[in-house]
Amino acid sequence: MLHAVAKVERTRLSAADWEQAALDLIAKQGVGAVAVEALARQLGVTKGSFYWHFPNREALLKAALERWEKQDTDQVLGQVEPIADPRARLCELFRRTGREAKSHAIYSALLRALDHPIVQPVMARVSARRLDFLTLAYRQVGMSRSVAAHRARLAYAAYVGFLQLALQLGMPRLEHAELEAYVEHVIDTLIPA
Amino acid sequence: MLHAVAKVERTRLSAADWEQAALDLIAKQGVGAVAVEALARQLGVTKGSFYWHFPNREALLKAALERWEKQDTDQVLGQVEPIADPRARLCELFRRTGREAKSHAIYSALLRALDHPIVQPVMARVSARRLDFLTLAYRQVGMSRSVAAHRARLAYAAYVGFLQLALQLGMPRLEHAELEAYVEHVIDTLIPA
DNA sequence: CCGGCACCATACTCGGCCGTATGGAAAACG
DNA sequence: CGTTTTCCATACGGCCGAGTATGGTGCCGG
Repeated sequence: MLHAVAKVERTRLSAADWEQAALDLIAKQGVGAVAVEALARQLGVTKGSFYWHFPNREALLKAALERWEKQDTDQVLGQVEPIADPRARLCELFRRTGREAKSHAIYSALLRALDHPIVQPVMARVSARRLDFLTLAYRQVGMSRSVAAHRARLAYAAYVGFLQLALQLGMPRLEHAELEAYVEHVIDTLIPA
Repeated sequence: MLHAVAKVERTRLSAADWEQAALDLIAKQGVGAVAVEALARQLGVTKGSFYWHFPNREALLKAALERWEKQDTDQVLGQVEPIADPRARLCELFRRTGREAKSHAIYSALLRALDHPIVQPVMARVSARRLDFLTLAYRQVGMSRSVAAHRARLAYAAYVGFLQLALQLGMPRLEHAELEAYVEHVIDTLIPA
């Protein structure tokens, strides 16, 4: 009963199907778990299929991460970017990440694979974009250039650490009420009144 | 020129030597890189030596982590615990971690292996202790129980995220001056005036 | 209806790393 | 000084996962 996850829809596969399956696996079991034969079983096919679409395992990883980077860039940040007031924009960003923490599983998994030569540059770009986003918002609420940069770093580090502790460790079982209270505390602390 | 790191001191080895070598390797290349044959090469011996001291690879990991947990518990926190004033204690803790960030390489590596069944309980204990330490200090500066708990969580998450970004990613090349300015900003933000 | 292309199965090889078996050298010991 | 214990080398068996080779099946244009 371990296999046959989605053996319905027995149509032919495309490269995109493999990439998406790889991303799903990354979210659940990390980058190291992306094995060709395991993916093939999950998709109801064999390795023979894989090596028609991709030359090797690294090519799949590269393609999957490219796909993720695209659909992630305008995912989280794009949702809150239209908010004009920078303070409200930050608040909304924090609340969303707290509420939909589980959807950051891929980001968290990639964070734990920063030593991988393929993952590293992708995460460097994504992190830089998010840091820039935060820095801009903090500047718009009146902070100086250096203070805004530091506060953005702090907020981003808190986000990264929160993901690690909440998703990997159980983070002393925080229920919804407790979590929301925590998020509000973060907002009070990291967003100037 | 990749091997023969410390082939001097050609005396017999003890289990402790293997544990220490494992910790060094964890710090540099992560938990996944702890392979017995690789360690043997680094120590200038062969596998035959290893399997005399340990029954298998997991036993080494377990012993190494026990050793680390012991020498870590009274390492960072023990140094600043005697400081009576809670505010000064927190400041000193933050400054030390910022200054000696590189010595947290093992902690950072273990953080990236939280899925490993042997690593997980160790990190759960260590994290709980550190969180308790922070929570107590925040309570002593006058915070309520819940606020102190939340602030401790935030500070600890910021610490965890900082390690990931600074050690794994290059964290946009922060030099000493920039880093100290960042630490001071963190102190101003996370420690109540 | 047929040749060709897209997609997939099957059956291998190969290298890496774990663990085992066994013999040898070096120290410790009586 | 011989024996026992401790530590290590060498050699081997086996698993697992990547990658290759090759043949098979459905679909599609002509």
